Amino acid sequence: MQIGELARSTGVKIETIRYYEREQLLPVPQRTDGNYRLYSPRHVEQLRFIRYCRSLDMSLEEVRILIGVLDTPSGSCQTVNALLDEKIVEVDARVNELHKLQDQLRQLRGHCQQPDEVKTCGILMELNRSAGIDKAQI
Amino acid sequence: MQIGELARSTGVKIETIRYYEREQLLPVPQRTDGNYRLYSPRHVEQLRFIRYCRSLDMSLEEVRILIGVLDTPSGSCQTVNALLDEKIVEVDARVNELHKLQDQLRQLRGHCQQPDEVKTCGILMELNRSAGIDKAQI
DNA sequence: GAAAAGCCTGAAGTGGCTTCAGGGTCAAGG
DNA sequence: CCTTGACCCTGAAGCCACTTCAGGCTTTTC
Ligand SMILES: [Zn+2]
Ligand SMILES: [Zn+2]
Ligand SMILES: [Zn+2]
Ligand SMILES: [Zn+2]
Repeated sequence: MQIGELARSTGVKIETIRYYEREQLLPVPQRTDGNYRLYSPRHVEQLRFIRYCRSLDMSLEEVRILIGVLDTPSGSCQTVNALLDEKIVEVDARVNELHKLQDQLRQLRGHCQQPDEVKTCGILMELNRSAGIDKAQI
Repeated sequence: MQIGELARSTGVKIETIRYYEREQLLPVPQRTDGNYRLYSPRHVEQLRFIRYCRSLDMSLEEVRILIGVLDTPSGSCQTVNALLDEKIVEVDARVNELHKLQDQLRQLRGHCQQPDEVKTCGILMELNRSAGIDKAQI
């Protein structure tokens, strides 16, 4: 299986696959006489694993760690648990931030119902006012 | 006021301030004889404006647009409204994604209560299983 | 007069890719 | 046999919003 087919069958761009190889996330594949990469089912599996971890918001460094753990099957899975716990805390925090942001954005948007002149626009006035308040708080 | 004081009074790193100047988000300041930058209250205001917009998740390009709008006070504020509406949609979408992610992470974490061997860890088994399912779905 | 604190510049590094420039390889069609 | 087109290769640069680094100048303080 060459790179194009791997790309099609996983939905990962060819350049990304080559990038993962450079980053040592995918094992170096065999080559044909014409220097084309040749992938095995094991590569397909590992690539899917990487993408699934990425979809869970893990960094490539974290994925690298998980792959390392998988390669020592008799070790403990404590690293994995810690990594997930940390990730959960991170995501929760980010969600809280974004909820606040949603409130702020909607409130700000409410300051201008229909477009008016820049100099009297409630949004712009509010943006400047809020920047000033932040100043007072610091 | 020189750069260190501006940095302290706004909580923005010196390097970031210089970066904003290079990116033309802050007007070029005066210089002392010793070539030190000298800032006016107007700079303070604009820097705060930038940071407040950034805290609302706007890109520097969007901030640049807003600053441009502010500089033409007789124009319409339609750009501002459109920008905010788009931002609200973006943030809502991101929040929905993260909520799904929270569910997935917690469910995954539930697959390993106390650390065991890598080869029997429910989390790792689940990670591999889910990556495989994604495969079947594509 | 020397150390410390503050400032300067230009370049490179970060993450996770994407894009680009400039090629080589291989199967099918004329 | 040759050309077209699909496919593949490499190394380098670009993206964003900064941060870090290397190496040096200015000003203040003891
Ligand atoms: Zn308005
Ligand atoms: Zn208000
Ligand atoms: Zn486990
Ligand atoms: Zn499950």
